[in-house]
This record gives sequence, C-alpha cells and structure tokens, in this order.
Amino acid sequence: MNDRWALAPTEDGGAEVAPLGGDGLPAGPVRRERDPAEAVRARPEVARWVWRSTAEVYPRLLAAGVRVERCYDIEDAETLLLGHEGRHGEPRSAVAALARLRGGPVPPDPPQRAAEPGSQSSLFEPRSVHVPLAELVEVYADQQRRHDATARPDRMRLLTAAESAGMLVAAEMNRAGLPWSAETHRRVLHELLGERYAGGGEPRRLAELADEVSAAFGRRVRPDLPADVVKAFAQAGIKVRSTRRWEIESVDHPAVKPLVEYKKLYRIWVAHGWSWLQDWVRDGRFRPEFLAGGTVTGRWVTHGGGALQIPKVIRRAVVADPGWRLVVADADQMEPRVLAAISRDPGLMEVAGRASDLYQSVSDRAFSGDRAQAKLAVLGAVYGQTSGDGLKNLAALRRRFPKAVAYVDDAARAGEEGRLVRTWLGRTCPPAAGAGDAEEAGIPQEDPAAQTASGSSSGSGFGSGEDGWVPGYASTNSRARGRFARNFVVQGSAADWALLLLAALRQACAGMAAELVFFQHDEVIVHCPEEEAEAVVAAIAQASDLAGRLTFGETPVRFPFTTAVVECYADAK
DNA sequence: AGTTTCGGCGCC
DNA sequence: AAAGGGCGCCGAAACT
Repeated sequence: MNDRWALAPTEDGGAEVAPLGGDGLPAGPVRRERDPAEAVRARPEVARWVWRSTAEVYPRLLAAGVRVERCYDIEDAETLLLGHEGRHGEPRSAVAALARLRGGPVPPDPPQRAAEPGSQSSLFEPRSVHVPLAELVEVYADQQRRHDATARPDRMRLLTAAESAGMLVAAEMNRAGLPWSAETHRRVLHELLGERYAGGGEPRRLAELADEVSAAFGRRVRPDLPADVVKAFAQAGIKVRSTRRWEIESVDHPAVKPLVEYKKLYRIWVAHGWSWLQDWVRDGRFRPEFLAGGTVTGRWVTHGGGALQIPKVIRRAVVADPGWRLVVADADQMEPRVLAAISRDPGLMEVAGRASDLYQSVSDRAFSGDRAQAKLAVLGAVYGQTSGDGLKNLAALRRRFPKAVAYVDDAARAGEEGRLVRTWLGRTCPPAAGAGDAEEAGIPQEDPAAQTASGSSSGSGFGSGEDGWVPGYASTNSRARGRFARNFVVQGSAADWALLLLAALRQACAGMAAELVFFQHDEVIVHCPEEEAEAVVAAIAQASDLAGRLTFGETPVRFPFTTAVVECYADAK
C-alpha cells in the first residue's frame, strides 16, 4: 500500500512525485506533474505527503482549493532531530542536511525576511528552494533512521508528525484569517481615545492625560518618554528606577494616576490603533501569519499585528460573520495538568483527574484552602521563583506533591549543568538557552570582549564570574539556564499536547464548514455556522481526550476546556 | 540614513 | 510583597 508519497515542486511550476517504501526511499518511479495541486488532487488515497517545507507548498495547494490530511515537513523534522541530537546550531535546510549526508560543505541557512503588513504570501519563504525529489528522499530516509536511533522513537515520530500537522493548521488559519469588524474596532478606539487630530498626532484623550501629567509635575513632561518621567519624579524628590507600572503605582504623587492611564491607552494607540487597523485588516479579516513551533519551547509565534497579544478591550472587534458563531475554547489550568502528566506524581494526577478547579483542589490538600497561595506556589515551581511568598509555599507543595516538584527541580539542575532537557515528546532545549548570552547560545560574536559585561554576576559576592567557579554557588547565567529548563519541560510539553489537540480538532472539523481561525497556546477559536456550533463544542472535548492519551499515554489526567459559543470574542468569559 | 538595542507592556 | 518562563510590537535612543 502506497500510503506515503513525496512531492517536490520544480522550477517550472510543476512537481515531482513518487510513492515511498518502508525505508523512506522511492518504491516506484518518479513522475512529473504539471502542477503540485493537480498532483495531490489526482491521488486522494495518499495518507501522508512528504515534502521539504509546508510553508512553501501548502499555501499554494490551499489557494488551488486542495487540502491534505497529513504531511511530513522534512525541514521541520530536521530541526527537531538536530535538537534531539544536541546539534542545535547546525543548518537545518534540506540542502544542508543532504550535504551532511554526502560529506560535502554544509551551506548556512538563508536569512529570514521580516514581516510586512498586508502580505498574503508566506513571509518566511520568500523564494522556493528547488531540491530534486531524489535528493529530498535521501534526507527523508536518513531521518527515519535517526528517529529510530532516539531513546523514544515512538514519541519522536509523534512529535515530528504532530508539528507537521500543526503546520497544516497554521497554513489553513493563515488563509482563513480571524473575522474582524473594523467598524467595531473604530468605535472602541473612539470610546477609549477620543477624536483623532489631523496630522497623526495623539488623539484627544491622550493629549488631555499628557496635560494632566504635566500639570501635576508643574512643567512640560512627555509621559511616553521614560527618561523624561524619571527625571520629573526626581525633581519632585522621588527616586524611581524605571517607569514600570508596578513601580510607579507605589509612588504617592498626583501625576501617577494620569500617567498610568496614559501608558495604558498609549499602548492601545500605538499597538492596536487606527494604523494597525489600516495595516492588518482587509475584507473583514485580520490575517497574521501563524508559525507552528516558532519558539524553542514549541509554542507558536505569529508575525504581523501582534496576534498573540490582542488586548482584552480590542477583542470586541472579533465578530463572527452573520449566521456564524465563534466557538472559543480555553484549556483550564493547562500547565499544572501537564506537570501532573509528565511527572506522574500520584497526588497531582489525582487532582488533575477532575474537571473541577485544580488550584482549589491543590489548595485543599496543601494550603488549608487558600487558592491564591496554591496557584502562586504551582506557578512559582514551574517558573522557578527565587524569592518571596513563592518559596515559602513551594515547601508545602513539595511535601504533598514530591514527584511533581522533583521533576522540575531535576530539569532545573540539568539546565544549570548544561545538560540537554527534553519535553515529553522529545523536543530538546538548547543547553545554553536562558542564559541571555549570545556566546553561550552558540551564536558567534565578532568581539570577544563584548560578552564580559553580561558574563558577570550580580549575585552573592562569592561567585561572580564564570559558571562553577566557586563550588556550590551557581552563577547568574547558570541559574537563568536552570529557570529556563525548569519552565521548558512544562511549557514545551504543553506545546506538544496542544499540537495533538489541534491535529485532532482539525480532523474532527474536516467534514464541516467550521474553520480554525485562532490559536494562542492553550486557547483555540473555531468559526462556524450557528448550526454546527454544538458539534464543534463536542469535537473540542473529544479532541482534548484524544490528545491527552496520544501525548502522555494512559493517565488519570484530564484536560477540560471552558468553551463558549459567542458572536463576539470579548463575550467569551 | 539605516540598523540594532532598549524600555515598556500586551498576551499566555 | 516582589520580580520568575515564553513571545511580539512600538517608538525612542543608541549605534554604525
């Protein structure tokens, strides 16, 4: 049965295709087709298409009205496999992978291009790289062997398959766009910011607040310039180190209130104001570019329009088409549930086996009913909190859920010692990540002296300088790596699970008009006709169960969602 | 003049 | 009360 086929676009706009055997090599002749879309359309029996880059091929297929069920993205798999092998810095292109196989000089990866407003094409595949099918499948076959060589081949296969599925979802979401009412957006902006003045200057409300700030200081102050604000406070006899809100709010001065309000509205104005609307919304859709696996941890990133940072107030503008609905689904307490699943801590798994409020349950067991403390402790353990209430609460957490805390502690230690750390499915953290030091992260530096400043420690007074210089005193950099690795195993395993969730949900929606239109770490939005909404809600619950089992195996852990069927995103919770 | 970094803050 | 993970984006500041 020829269930896997390879596809390679050719320079003349055609495609080469071939069936693949169990070894990953062609099991039949390479055929030339006039058009990639035709090549796929003509072979509905193919279960998985193997190609160099989903971002290169799939948008074109979608534009021709062709969807595929599954794919395998060779360059994405190369990235994941190189990481697993502890070779993060090496070029990841198919051409580079082939050169490594054949022992030739390995070309560096092409530089990426920045996002541009309004662009419909894939921003990160500015041009096609034509790798002949015969060479492509050499790389693919080698990758199959490298999967087998990992400690958990089953999980690694699942990871590369899941991320390829994520790339299909991303391409489909990029094509669909997020339904966006420019009219509502403008109304919200007017309510918050007031009238715009000609010439593109500050809108009325911001100008008023700036005047209030100036009046409070007794001189002209520009609230959008941190240096100016710090100086103004100093002249008023108040020392502030920065103009961050948490620091400013603790100051007793009449300028604080209008200043904080100004900063909040200024943010809306510059990041999601009228010019944003102009740049990113066309024909009732906001079209950011979603990129699956764009971060070290496997979380997605977007390019353009700050799609993963849409302020709550602006979500009023996300409005379903007439007769359609938005199904907004948010995973409840995803991170502690993932921690339960990966650590197999019996107590935490039991707590995470219920759909009820997890933090309340943790609190009942370990914090005599104080939910806020329990939540702080859990998040502190996951993020590596180093001081404050989090530390005190961590002790209680450790007593009740020792395996869970030990799991993240082990990851932190591995990170500090520069060892590899992996997610549940095998995505691997670069050993020097989290240090904030380009040299250690494997990025060559022109000037060796440039790293000295960031290499010093602000710590104990004993161990300033290089890692491990004074036994028992970890440097600032190694502690940062520890915190990164601690968070990585949880955030990254959550990203593993989320990919499987999206893949399952996409599958479940395949026969419907429903479209996935948004994804943000633990939250998904499906746009669908009103009459499909209930089926979509059910599909989300089923996809969650399936994703939990596929990712983590059989555990008691559940991944409940809070789901809302709404016409407007802002009305969901 | 163009490019990179910084400060701040939005989201999870 | 105090400051701990991941991102993107903007204007200003700092640089080449």
